[in-house]
Amino acid sequence: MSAGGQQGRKPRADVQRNRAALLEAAQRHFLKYGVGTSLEAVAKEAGVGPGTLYRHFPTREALLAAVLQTRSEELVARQEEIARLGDADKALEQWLRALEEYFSAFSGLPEPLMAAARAQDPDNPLTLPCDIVISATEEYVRAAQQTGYVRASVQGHDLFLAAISVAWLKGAGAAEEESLERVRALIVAGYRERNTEA
Amino acid sequence: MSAGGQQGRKPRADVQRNRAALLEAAQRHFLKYGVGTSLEAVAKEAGVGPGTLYRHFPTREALLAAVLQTRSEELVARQEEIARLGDADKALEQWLRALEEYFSAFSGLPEPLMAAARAQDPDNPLTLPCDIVISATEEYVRAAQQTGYVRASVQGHDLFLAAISVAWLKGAGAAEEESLERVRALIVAGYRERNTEA
DNA sequence: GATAAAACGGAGGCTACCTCCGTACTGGTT
DNA sequence: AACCAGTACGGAGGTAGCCTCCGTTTTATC
Repeated sequence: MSAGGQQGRKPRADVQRNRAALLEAAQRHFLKYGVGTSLEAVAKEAGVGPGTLYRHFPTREALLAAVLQTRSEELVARQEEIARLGDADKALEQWLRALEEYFSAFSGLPEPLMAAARAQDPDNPLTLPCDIVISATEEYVRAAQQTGYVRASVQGHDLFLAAISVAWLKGAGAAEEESLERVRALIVAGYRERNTEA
Repeated sequence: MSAGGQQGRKPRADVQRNRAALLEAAQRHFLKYGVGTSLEAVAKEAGVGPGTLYRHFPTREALLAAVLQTRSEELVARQEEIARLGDADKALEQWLRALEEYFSAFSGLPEPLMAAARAQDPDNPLTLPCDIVISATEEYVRAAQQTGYVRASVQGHDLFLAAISVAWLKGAGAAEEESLERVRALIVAGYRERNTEA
């Protein structure tokens, strides 16, 4: 009993199998068809009935949050990498990139994330990851402001919004990469302090 | 026969009646429930069957484009108002505001607009309005660049993307007005030439 | 009025959502 | 090894929305 869990029963084998199969199928479908994909199709591909899917993940958001877990871990790994940069300006820029990639993991992801960020509903499993990345962004902004790279009027939350917007643009299949790059540059130019030629 | 039309038959009275009723009902529903509202509900409210709705407007986009017509006219009116400003910098800023309002007419409107802007499908009735506003934006940007207010690397299309993004944020119910205002300021600061203290 | 063209509308086939409950499986116990 | 209680399964089924097809009704014209 190395795992010092708090529930008495050991989790059943079929539960774990089904959960894993569901997560894998869901990831495939989210990648291929976006977050709006048919959950029935996911269940079928995982080889389970719809009832099983909904028992494991009562809402689409719950499934999404579970699938997103892996990506969240990647994001944390990136943070450590970014920390090694030292430069607060570069760090913020890198972080915004990382955020944008995270938000672009699946087409249509920004919508439910925004909904969660706004509603602050503790039952929504996407609320927590949202709050975490917003807080992290605030940290990066504060650090960059202290070194004078970022204007004082800029808030972390604003850059969170900016990043998720760009992710939305990307996912909306809207623009070519060149356009997106120019929009990103626009944002960077927007939050930077004017006398950054130092 | 003041109307010098080219078709022999006079348009039927019921056609005009139904079309008007559909447009009115659709506008109400789009305003209340966003662009994803149930078209069957719209038809029912207009007092017609689903078949009639789909004959008049074969796709959701067609209905949307027709309802949007009124707003487009408002936008044109704004353009004349803006032209009277004279100042290219102010004009661009005002234009971007007007654009954003236009894109925010209904919740969920940015998605189909983006889809149309990207696909350039001539069958999509939203493609034309999109192209028009993009062209107009390019004009404003060019004028502001000539007076030295806007950086040369900025393109009209980028600011179109920026405006539609902010509209998306707004429609996603995401942020309070204060946050949005800061994001707008970020964008303005982003496209402005640095030495704008002149 | 009569007539032919045009438009109507709702039934119906489809897909997806989500729930409920009889059945089957699993892990612990004897 | 067999049992048993608890747990999980899965699919049938009710709901909703999409869109189409075609028999019926309305309309403009003659």
